[in-house]
Amino acid sequence: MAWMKVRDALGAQPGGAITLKGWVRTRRDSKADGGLSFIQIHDGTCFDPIQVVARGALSNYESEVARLTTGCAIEVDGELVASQGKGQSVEVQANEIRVIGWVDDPDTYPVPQKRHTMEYLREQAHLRVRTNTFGAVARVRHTLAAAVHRFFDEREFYYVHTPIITASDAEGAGQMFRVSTLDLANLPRTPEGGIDFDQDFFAKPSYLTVSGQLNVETYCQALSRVYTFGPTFRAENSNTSRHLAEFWMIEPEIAFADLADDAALAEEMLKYLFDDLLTRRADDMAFFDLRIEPGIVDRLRHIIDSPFRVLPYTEAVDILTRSGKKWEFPVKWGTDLQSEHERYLTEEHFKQPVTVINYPASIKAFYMRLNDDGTDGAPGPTVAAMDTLVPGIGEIIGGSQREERLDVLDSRIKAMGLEPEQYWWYRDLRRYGTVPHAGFGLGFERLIQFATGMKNIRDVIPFPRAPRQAEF
RNA sequence: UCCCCGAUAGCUCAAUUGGUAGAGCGAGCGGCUGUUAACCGCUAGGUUGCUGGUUCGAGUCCAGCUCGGGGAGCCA
Repeated sequence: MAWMKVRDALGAQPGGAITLKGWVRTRRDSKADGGLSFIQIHDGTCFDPIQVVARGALSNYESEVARLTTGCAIEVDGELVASQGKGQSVEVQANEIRVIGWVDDPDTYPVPQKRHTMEYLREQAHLRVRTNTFGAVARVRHTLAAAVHRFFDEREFYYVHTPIITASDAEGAGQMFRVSTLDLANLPRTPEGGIDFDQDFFAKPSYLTVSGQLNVETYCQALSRVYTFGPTFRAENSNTSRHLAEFWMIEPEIAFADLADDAALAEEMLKYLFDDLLTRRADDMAFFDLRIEPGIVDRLRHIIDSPFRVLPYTEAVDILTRSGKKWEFPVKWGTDLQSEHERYLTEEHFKQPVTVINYPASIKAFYMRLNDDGTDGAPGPTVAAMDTLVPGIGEIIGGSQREERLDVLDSRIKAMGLEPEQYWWYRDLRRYGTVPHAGFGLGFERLIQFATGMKNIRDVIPFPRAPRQAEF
C-alpha cells in the first residue's frame, strides 16, 4: 500500500488503499456500530490533521487502539473514503493500526491537547513543535527561508557563505562572543601581564560574527549582486521580545547602486516574500489570522499592494516635533529615534511600514556614505542610510549606501576612534576599482514575527539563545 | 543592564485582617454519542520556585537568589 503524506491524502479523491504514518492528536470514542474510535493523525506536512476511523472489530482495538493518547506514533493501513461526518471531506477507514511508539505516561505528557501559554511551551522547546502554533511557525520559517534564496536566485544574486568566526573586533555592532581555545583556568601571559593571544588558535583575538557585511562587500566588488544569509551573534545582555543572542540575518549587497536602488530592492524583496508566503502557506496563515494576530493576512496584502512610505530623517523629526506628543526622550535633530518615536510613526501617524532615510552621520556606522549635502556640496552632515520600521516590532531592516571614497572612509574611521590599518582589506576595495554600492541587513526572526504576529522573538526560532538561556 | 509585575496540582489560576490548600482544563475509570473546542459522573494528583528570617503559627510578612512576563536601553 502506498504511504501517503497527510497533506496529499487530504487533497486526494476518495477511493483506494493508503498507508498513513504520523502522531495522534486526539482520540474520540463512540459505542455506535459496535464501537469505534475517531483518531486525528498529524505528520507535519500541513496545518490540518486527518481523521482515521477505527472499528471495534480491529484485532487490537481493545488492547491498543482504545488506549492511544495524544503523542503516540502509529501507522495506519486503510481506505481513503468520503467522510460520513461533518468537518472533513475525506477520512481513512482503518483496516490495520500498528502502534510504533507509545506515550509512557499520558498524565505527565508535557504537551497534551489543551491550551498552553507561550511561556510554558518555551520551556518545552523539544516538544513544542508538536503544537499547532509551533508547527505553523516552523513551516512559515522554512517557506520564508526558501523564498529568500529563490528571490535572489531569480535576480542573479550569488549566495556567499561569509565566515562565522571573525578577527575583526570593531565592526561596531555591539558586544561580541569570544572564540578561543585557550585554557580559561590557566591563561598564557605576555611579559606585560596581558593575555598572550599569540598562543590562541588564530594567534589573535577572535569572535563570532555580528554581521557578514564587510566580507560580503568584497564579493560584491567582483560578482556585482550578492547576499549572505546565516547566523549572527550578539553578546548584548538584552532581555526583550525582539532580541536574540543568536539570530539569522539576510544581507544583500549590490554594486553600481545607490541608496534609492537599495530601498527599491528592500521593498521588492519584502513584497515577494509576503506574497510567496500567503500563496504557499495559506493554511498556516489562516491560523495566524484566526488565533494569533487577527487581520495579519489583510495587513500583508496591503503591504504587497501599496508603495512603501519613504521618509527623510529630517522630516521624521519634524513630524515628531509637531505631533504634540509628550516624549520620554526629547526629539532633536542629531539624536537617534527612540522606540516611542518609531512606534508613533508606524503605528499612529502612518499606520504602515516606513523607511526612514538620510540619518545624521554622527549616529551611524563609519562605512555609511556621507551625503553631499554639506556646505557647497561638501560631504555631510547626513549619511545615505535607511531603516525600515514596522508596526509592533520597530526596525526590521537597516541598510546604507557604502562609502566608496577612500579619503572620506579614512576620515570617518579615525573620527570614530578606530584604526584604518585594522581595515586594510576593506580599504583595498576602495583602492582597486571602487564603485558606488549599497546593501542592507534584514533580521530573519523579526521578519517571521512580523509575518505571523508572534509576539516574542524566542517563539519564531526553534531553539532560542538569550542571556542565561541555552538549555536545548 | 535599569524600572514595574509575577512564581500555589501536569497546565491556567483561586485561597478574606497570617490560622496546616480549592476550581477549571488535562489525565485515569465508567456512562452516552458518526465523533470532531464533545457531553455527564467518579477518581488520582501539592515539602505552595530556592535559601534564610520574623511569628505560638507563613502560600500569605521581610531579605537575598533563581526563573518568567511587560516596558526601556542596545540593535536586526
